[in-house]
Amino acid sequence: MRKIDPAKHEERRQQILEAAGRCFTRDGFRGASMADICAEANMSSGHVYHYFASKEAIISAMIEGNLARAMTRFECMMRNPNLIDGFFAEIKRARRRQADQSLMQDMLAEAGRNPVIADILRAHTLGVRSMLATFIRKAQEKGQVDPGLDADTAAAVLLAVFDGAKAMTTRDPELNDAQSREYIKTLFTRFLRPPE
Amino acid sequence: MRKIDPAKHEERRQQILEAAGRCFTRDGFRGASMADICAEANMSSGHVYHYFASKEAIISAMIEGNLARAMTRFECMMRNPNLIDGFFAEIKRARRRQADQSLMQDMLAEAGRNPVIADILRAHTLGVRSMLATFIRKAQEKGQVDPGLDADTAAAVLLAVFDGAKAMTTRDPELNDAQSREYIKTLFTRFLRPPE
Amino acid sequence: MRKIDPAKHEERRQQILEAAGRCFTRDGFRGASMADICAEANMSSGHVYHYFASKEAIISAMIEGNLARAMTRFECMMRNPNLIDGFFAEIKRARRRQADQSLMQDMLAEAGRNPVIADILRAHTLGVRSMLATFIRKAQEKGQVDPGLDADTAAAVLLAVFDGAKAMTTRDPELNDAQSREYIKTLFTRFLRPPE
Amino acid sequence: MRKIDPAKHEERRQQILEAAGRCFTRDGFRGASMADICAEANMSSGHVYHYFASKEAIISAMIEGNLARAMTRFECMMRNPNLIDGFFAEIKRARRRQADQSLMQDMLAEAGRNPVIADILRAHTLGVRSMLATFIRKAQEKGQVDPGLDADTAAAVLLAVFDGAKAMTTRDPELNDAQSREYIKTLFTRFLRPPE
DNA sequence: CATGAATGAGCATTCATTCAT
DNA sequence: GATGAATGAATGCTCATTCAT
Repeated sequence: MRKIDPAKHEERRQQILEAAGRCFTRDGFRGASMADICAEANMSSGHVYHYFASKEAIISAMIEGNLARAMTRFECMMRNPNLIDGFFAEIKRARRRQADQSLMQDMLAEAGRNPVIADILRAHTLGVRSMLATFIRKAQEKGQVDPGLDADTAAAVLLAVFDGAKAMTTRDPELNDAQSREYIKTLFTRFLRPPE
Repeated sequence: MRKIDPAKHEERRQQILEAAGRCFTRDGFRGASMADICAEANMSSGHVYHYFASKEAIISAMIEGNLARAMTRFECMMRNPNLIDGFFAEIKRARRRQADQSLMQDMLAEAGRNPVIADILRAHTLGVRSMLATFIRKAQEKGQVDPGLDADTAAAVLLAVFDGAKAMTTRDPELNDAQSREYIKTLFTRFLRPPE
Repeated sequence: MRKIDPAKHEERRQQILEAAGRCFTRDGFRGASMADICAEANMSSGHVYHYFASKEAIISAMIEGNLARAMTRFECMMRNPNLIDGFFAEIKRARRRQADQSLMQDMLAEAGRNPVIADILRAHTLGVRSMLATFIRKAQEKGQVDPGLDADTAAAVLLAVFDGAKAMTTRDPELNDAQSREYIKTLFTRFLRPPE
Repeated sequence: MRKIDPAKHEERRQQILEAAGRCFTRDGFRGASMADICAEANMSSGHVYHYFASKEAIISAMIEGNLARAMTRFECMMRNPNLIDGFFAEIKRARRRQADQSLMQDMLAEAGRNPVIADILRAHTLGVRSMLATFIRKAQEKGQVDPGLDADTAAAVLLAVFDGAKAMTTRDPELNDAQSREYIKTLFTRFLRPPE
C-alpha cells in the first residue's frame, strides 16, 4: 500500500485550480460547469472530488490563490520607491490582462452574497491595505505625502480607485486607455502630495 | 370585446421587474431562477412569459430600468451647484442601499461576458459621462475646476472612483464609513481644483 | 340579444381551418401550436375555442375537409374517359403541391395512432375506393380493363400506388420527376389492360 | 484505473435505442417524451444524455439502425432468385409488423420537415434502389424482365409501390390481406415481364 | 362575440455529486 | 489513485386550455 505523495497531490490540486481559473475567466463561476473544469484539467469528474470537496471549494481555493498572487505583485510594486509609479504600472498591467478583470468582477459579485468568499476577500483586502498604509506612513515621514492624511483610510481610498480603474474598460471598451491611466496618476498625485 | 389595457400591461411588467430585482439582488442573475421570480411575483411561470420573452429579456429590462433611475438621480445631483457635494451625497446614498451595490457588481460581471448587457451598460456610461463632462466644463469656465483637465477623461475618472467607492464596503464591511467618504471627497477636491 | 348567424359562424370556422392547414403543412400536427394557428387566423386564442372544442377537433375537421376536397378532385378525374390519364394528371398535380404531400404523410402517421383520425381516413378511403371500383367495372364492361381483376381489390391497389407515388419525392428529392411519373403510368396500364 | 468498456457502452446505447423504438412506435417522434424513453429504458434522464446528445440524436440513430436492418432484409430478399416472390414475402412480413409501419410513416412525415432525417432517408433510399436496379438489370439480361425499362426508374417505382402497400392496412384495417397482396404481386409481374 | 390574462403540467436538457470498480 | 457510469432535482421555456371581462 503506497503512501500518498504530498508533493504530487499538491501539484494535482494546482493543475485543477489553473484549469478552473481558465474556465471561470471564460464563463464565470456559475457559468463554468464541473464537467468543463474536468475536461480542461484532463481529469475524470470523479477524480476531481478526490482533491476538492465541492465546486465551491475549488472557487474558494482559486480565489485565495489569485489574491495571494495579487498580494505578491503588490509587494513588488511597493519596492518601487515611487508609490505612484508603482501603482501606475500595476493598473497598466491589470488592464492588459482582461482575464483578471473579469474574474475580479465575478469575485466581488460573489463576495456580496457568499460569506465564505466575502471573508477571503476581506482578509486579503486588510492585508494589502495595511501594506499600503505602511508605505504611505514612510512616505509621510520623508515628506513625500501629505502628513494630514490618515494612512489607513488613504490606503482604502487608493484601493477603491484601483477597483474602479479596472471597471473602466468594462464600462466603455473604446476608452482612451493611455489618457485615462494618465489621469488616474494625476488623481493619485494630487490626492497624496503635501500642501505647499 | 375587451381591448388590451396598456396601462395594466405595463403595471404587470413593472411588478415582474420589481420581483426580479429582489431575486437578482438576493441571488444574482444566474443564481435566481425563473421559478424564484415567478413565486416572488405571485405569478405562474407561463404567465411571466406573456410579458417577457426570456429570462435575459427580464435581466436586460431590469438593468435598463435601474440604470435609467441612476441617471435620473445623477441629474438631480447635478442640480447641486457644488459638484463635489452632490457626488458625496450620491455615494452616501448608494452605500446605504447595499442592494443596488450587489446588483451593480453583478451587472459589471455580466457585462464582461454578455454583449447585450455590455451594450446597455456602455450606453448608460456614455450618457452619464457626457452629463458629468458638461458639468465639469461649466465649472472650468467659472474657475472652479482646473482648466487643464480634459473634461471627458476627468468625467471617466470620476465615474471610476464612484464604482470603486461602492466596492469599498464589499471589500471590508467594517470600514469606517464616514471617514472613507470624507476622503473620497478630498480625493475629488484635490483632483479637480485649479492650481494656485 | 342577437341570434347567431350560422353563415357567419361557418365562415369563421373555415377561416380557422384554412389557417390551421397552413400551420400544419408548415410544422406538422404536433409542431404547430394553437398560438400559431390563432396568429395565422388573426384571432385571439380564447375565441378559437368558441368554434372548436380542442386542437384535436381542428385537426379532425381539417383532415375531413382536405379529404372531402380530395374526393371531389377524384370525381373530376373520373370524368376523364381514360382512367389512366386521369390518374396520371392527379399524381402530377399532387407532386406539384408539396404541401398536400406533407400533410397527407402526417395524416397517415397520425391515423396509425389516433383512432378518431383512423376512422376519418378509413371512411374516405372506402368512398374513394368504391368510386374507383365502379369506374373499373364500367371499363371492364367496355373491354378496356382485364375482366379477371376483382374491381374492389384492384381499386385498393391503385390507391396504394397513389400513396407510394406521393412519397417518392420525399424519399429522393432529386428524382427525375417526369420519367418516374411516366413509369407509374406504365405500371397502371400494364396492370389493368386485358390479356391479349 | 478502470478504462471504458466500449462493448458495454454500445450495449447501453442499443438498450436506449430499443426503448426509444418502442416509445416512438407507440406515440410517435414528437409524442414520446424523453421521460417516457428514460422510463422504458430504466434509466435516469441525466444518464441517457451520457449516451446521446439530444432527443434528435436518438431519433436519428434509431432511424439509421432501422433502415440498416431494412437494408439487410432487402439483401436477403434479393437472394431469392425470383424477385417478385422475394418482394411478396417482404411485404407480407412488413404488414404483420404493424409497429414498423407506424414508425416508417412517422419517418416519412418527419423527413418532409427535418433535413437531417431527410438526408438519412435519402441515403438509404439510394442504397436500396441501386441494389434493386442491379437485380433488375441481371433479370433483364436473363430475359425475365422487359429490357425496355430503365432499371433505376423501375426500381424507384417498385419502392413506391412498396411504400404504398404498407399504407394499405392503415387506410383500411379490414382489408382482405391475402388478396391485396396477391394483386400487388400481379401488379409487379405485369409491370416487369417482357412483352410477348 | 371577442379578448388576452392566467394557469400549471409538461418538455428537453444540465449539472453537481456519488459510487462501484 | 482514477475512471466514467449513474442519479435526480433543477432549469428555462412551451403550450393547450380556461375564464373574467
